[in-house]
Amino acid sequence: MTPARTPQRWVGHADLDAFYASIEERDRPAYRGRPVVVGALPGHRGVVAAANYRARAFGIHSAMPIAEAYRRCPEAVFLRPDMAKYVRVSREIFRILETLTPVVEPVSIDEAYLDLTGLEKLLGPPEAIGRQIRQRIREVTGLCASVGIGPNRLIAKLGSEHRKPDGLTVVYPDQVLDFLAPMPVASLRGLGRQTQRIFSRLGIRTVAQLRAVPLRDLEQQLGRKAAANFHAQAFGIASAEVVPNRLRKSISKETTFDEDVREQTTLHDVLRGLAATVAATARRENLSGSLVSLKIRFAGFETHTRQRKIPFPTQDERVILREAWALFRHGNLPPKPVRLIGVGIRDWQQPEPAQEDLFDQSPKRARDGRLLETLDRAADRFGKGILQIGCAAKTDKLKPR
DNA sequence: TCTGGGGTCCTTAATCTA
DNA sequence: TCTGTAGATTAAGGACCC
Repeated sequence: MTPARTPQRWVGHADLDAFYASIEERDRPAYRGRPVVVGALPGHRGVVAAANYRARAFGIHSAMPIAEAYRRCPEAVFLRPDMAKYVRVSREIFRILETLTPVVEPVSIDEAYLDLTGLEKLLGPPEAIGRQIRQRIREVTGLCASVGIGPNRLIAKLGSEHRKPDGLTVVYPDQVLDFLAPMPVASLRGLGRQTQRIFSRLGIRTVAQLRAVPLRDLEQQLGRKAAANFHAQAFGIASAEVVPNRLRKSISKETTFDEDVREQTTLHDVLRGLAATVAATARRENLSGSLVSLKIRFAGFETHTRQRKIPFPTQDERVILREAWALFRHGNLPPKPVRLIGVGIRDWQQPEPAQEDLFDQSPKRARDGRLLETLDRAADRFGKGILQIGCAAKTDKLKPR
């Protein structure tokens, strides 16, 4: 009997180059050839969201404080982001990607994974597929994308980063180890400043060096989970699964004040606005959260979060505001001026029933939050209309309001 | 230099429950 | 009924990503 052969998996990763800055350059010919920085405006608190390659030549990069970017290049064009426009362009790009494969997983506004498995028969070898992706995006939007193609997500992502901007890299399975070997360990996914510090203490700079370290030794330094993760990555082992339509896990909104705020009325007013935005997003996406969280940052970047489980999931700004304010007032926070305030919801469940007050809200029930049992009990007490809600909730068939 | 905003995932500790 | 314990849940914070 011939052993069953699984087809070669091909994952693509497409990444638009300096997305926000490139769109502004495209739309305003006067900016072409000039350093363009999108983010906060000089003189305000904030960082760089995107910088074109002309600006990067001055050492400006994303997440850099705007004051530092200005110091490095005062003659650059500084712009506030126009998110509505970027979203429109992003939609166009995703439509293009979906004409090539139905399995497209958005990572962010300007980045996506694509399952390209089995497309060779239709579109040719991986190199040809990559060329088509870039060509179509350029024809339709006038923007440059970098594309990486490999046997899994990790290699595809590192491939798109490999030749930027405007590059294409295809890595075949038998090339994976050589492709990774000379890369700095910082290229691996999820390896940030803290982990890098540990690696440099151990004298590990490249992926090849990491590969030579026994897993056991890594575990002692990083813990089991992280060690296994980076060890696997060093050998090019990663998931090849591309998941379209991932459900988001939280909705939040936060804001940083230009100057730290002490007045409770101001904080409450701002919180009301943030809660309203979160609630509006939740309603638009038919999501109701049963966990409300508050984020507070004080001077000196001292950040605290507080969260609270509520007995019924909500998408109502009044409930979100009430809970967030209670967390602020009774969350044992230091009485200092506030730099940033934010609010969010998560833990999706079926929406809050209109007859909230009909339900058992004893402290115990509130604490363990067994919604379904509560719904069933309410059904017993209040008849058929609510009975249907209870049953539907149980089988996940209740349409969110 | 002085650090946004919107997310995800992980770890740890405390608390609850069977 | 009390006690000890393991596992689940909740809460807070940190690291990381784009």
